[in-house]
Amino acid sequence: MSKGEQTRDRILDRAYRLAARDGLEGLSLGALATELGMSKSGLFAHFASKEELQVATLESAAAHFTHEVVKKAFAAPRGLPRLKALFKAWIAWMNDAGHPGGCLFIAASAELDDKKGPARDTLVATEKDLLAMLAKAARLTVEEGHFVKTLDCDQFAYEAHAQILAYHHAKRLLHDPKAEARVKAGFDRLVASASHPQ
Amino acid sequence: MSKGEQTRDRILDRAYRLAARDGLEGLSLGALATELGMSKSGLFAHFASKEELQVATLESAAAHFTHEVVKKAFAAPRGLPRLKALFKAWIAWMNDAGHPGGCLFIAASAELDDKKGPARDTLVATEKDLLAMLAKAARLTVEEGHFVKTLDCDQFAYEAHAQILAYHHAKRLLHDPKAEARVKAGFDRLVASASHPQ
DNA sequence: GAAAAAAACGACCGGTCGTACTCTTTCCGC
DNA sequence: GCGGAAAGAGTACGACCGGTCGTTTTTTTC
Repeated sequence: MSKGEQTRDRILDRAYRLAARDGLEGLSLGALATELGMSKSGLFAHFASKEELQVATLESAAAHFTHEVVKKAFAAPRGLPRLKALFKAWIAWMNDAGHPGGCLFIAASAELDDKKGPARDTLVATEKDLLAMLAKAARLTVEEGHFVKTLDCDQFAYEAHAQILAYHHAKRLLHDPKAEARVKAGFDRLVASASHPQ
Repeated sequence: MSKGEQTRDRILDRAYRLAARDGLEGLSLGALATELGMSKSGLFAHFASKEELQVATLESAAAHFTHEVVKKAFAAPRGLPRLKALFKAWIAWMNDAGHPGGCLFIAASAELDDKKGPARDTLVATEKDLLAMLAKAARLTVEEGHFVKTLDCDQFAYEAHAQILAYHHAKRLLHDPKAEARVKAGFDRLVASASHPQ
């Protein structure tokens, strides 16, 4: 890996943390450069525009998420075990001290929902992929016989994601000490209702 | 109502819409003044600082929500009818064309979760009140005999709120045409599991 | 209707933003 | 180890930011 690529990765890593805290718009080139110990112009040489930096940050974060959460969960056997592993890894990822600003995607979702442009497009594509992945995992669980055959897998994915959103809210904004217990109870309830007919 | 109070209300109304779209930080005094057809300094005379404007905007929005959603729902008889009315009014409020930028509280939740200061404090207090109100409504539903006695009302409130968050995400970011059907299904599932033992 | 008070104005402050240049240093294949 | 390429520094820019100022206009009060 060349020096430039190294630097670019270093920038994106920092950019992720800064953007998760201050938002993609609040991410300033000057502040980012200072944190990295380099000049604003030196940093800027790696990206054509701030918008491109935002897109690259989102893509880099998505790649990390896939690598650290999805791939690890896919080591578990398909069906309910994998689904549970996925959920557990996801929660762990959100609790990770390496992501002190919380989940960038959730922050960006609220920030970009009224905007236009490539950053929003990238985010939407990422989130749709995520929900599709969840729905697929649910479908495999149905096929394994752990969930009822009549399950609406897209609805399951939607509601599993709802649990993630609520956990983020309870933990990061409200600092609710029971947040983790709540999200586990919510997920268990979701799994239970998908496991039994009606 | 004096002229000043009228103007202040007009400002807060616009500020709400602008902040829901661009965030509380993205709300700029200049842009707000231009939209209102007044000078920046004339606008600023009503508030000691931008931070105070943010707090006032949040408080004003909370008052509107209480008036338009909570009070209307409380016209329904206590118990399940009121809970359903509350949820319906809430969804209607989020769909309201008067709030084109989506829910300010959800946007602010993601924006302020890592910050400090009175704006965050105000938001946290508002959200806690909201969850407490939901939990109380659930408790009344238990007392009316519509929900099982063993129901964890705080957990119910948490999950009802999760549905709201997921709806906002699906509708505003993903533009999912099935968003409304999903949130209704999710809420029905929640009500069903609170209605039957186990 | 005049005096007092409130409201709104326009100009301006220092600072930061994203971005565009040029110039210097560092890297790396030959 | 040299020379071109890549990486980064330095500087400057125009625009906009939140905020302050003294002044002017409008509203309220007596």
